[in-house]
Amino acid sequence: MTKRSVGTHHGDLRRTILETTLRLLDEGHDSPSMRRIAREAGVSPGAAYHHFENHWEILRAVAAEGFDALGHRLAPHAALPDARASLRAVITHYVLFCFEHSAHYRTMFNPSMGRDPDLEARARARFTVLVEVVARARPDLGPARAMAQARCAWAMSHGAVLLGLDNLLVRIEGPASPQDIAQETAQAVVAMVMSPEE
Amino acid sequence: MTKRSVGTHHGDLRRTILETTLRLLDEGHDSPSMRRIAREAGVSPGAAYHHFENHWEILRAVAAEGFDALGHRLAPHAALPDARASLRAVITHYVLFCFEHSAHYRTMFNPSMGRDPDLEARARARFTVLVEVVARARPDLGPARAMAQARCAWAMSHGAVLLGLDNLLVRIEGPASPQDIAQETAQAVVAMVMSPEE
DNA sequence: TCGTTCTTTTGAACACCGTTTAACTTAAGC
DNA sequence: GCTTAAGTTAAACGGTGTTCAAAAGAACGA
Repeated sequence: MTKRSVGTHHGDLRRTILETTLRLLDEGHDSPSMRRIAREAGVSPGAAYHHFENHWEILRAVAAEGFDALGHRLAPHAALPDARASLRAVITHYVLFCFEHSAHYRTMFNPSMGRDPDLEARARARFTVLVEVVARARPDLGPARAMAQARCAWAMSHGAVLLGLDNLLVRIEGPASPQDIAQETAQAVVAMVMSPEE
Repeated sequence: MTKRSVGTHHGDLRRTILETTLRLLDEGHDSPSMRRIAREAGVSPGAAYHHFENHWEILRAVAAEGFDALGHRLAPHAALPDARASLRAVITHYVLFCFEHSAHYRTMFNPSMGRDPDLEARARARFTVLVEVVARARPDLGPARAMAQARCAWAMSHGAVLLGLDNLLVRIEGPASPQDIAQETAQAVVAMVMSPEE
């Protein structure tokens, strides 16, 4: 056989591990353990250490792919001709994406992961999209103010997602669907961004 | 001796464990382990199980005290005569409190803790304070709209704190102090709440 | 085809974790 | 002083992340 496979495992174990991890996340397990991932990939725990420095490097790599997926989800909405509608759509779909991939999202923002330039670059790229939409909706604002508004918009979206995922909104006020939260958040962001400076 | 102490441990072990946990949190360890808490309290791991059902019940109890401390911090600012200044002050000090007790704050919102009616009641009490300040700043709003605005204000504060604690704002845009974040967030919340309905 | 070499994988080990259990110690009440 | 109940301990179970010597496999030259 001309396969480039090595060891007893057939194929690219690094890729297999990443896909296994992603599958476990999508199945609801947040932060699946090293041993669990290896077991699920049909391989001994030690094998994974030939492809990743440690447990968190796996999760960092998966988190990076999460930022890419988020980018693909937001891109069409960031390109809408009407700036205000674009801002609303970006926030709405940001929130919806996070609810649809909750465990993956939690991984992307898990503070236990060490710093990773690659990961931070991707997060920054997503943030830049938001800054540009805000700047388009408020051409009167300077770059610093536009960034500040984008920062607050991100904080509000991030906070709404986490409060929603933790069911805190539900526990405190009764039922709230992802759609409700997405819509309310998007509306509030638009109101905030569009409100005149004091 | 007339002490009501029992076993080899002198005094109220339940109280000692809670204070030890709080100390570890304040020292920066987030989610300290059962064994670590017991070791630090000078007691065997099993002893703690006579006072708490499991690991999370300890953290839930400590989290509850965190909500109380947050309430004490916010109360004076929620009572300012000028509603707008009151709203700004409440948000500002919410954010500052969270940065000052970051590990404790993370514990309060740790999704791994199971549901706890007592804990949820305290969280709801803090949220009610915010709703009232918003309602005072916008007397023209109905209760439902005031609650929606408070929800968004909370989301924004919560999100800003978490992005700040995780250093994501710093990594993406350069230095940002807790004071900066608190001020920017408070300003944005006021702008959002005060912006006229569409 | 046989060795050699390099990579990949394994399995055992270490120290930690949450939790349970039986046994032991201590305090309180009669 | 004895009984009873509460508090505590030490050992154990299965789980975790991680390391490491040894084994297994692929690649390649002779």
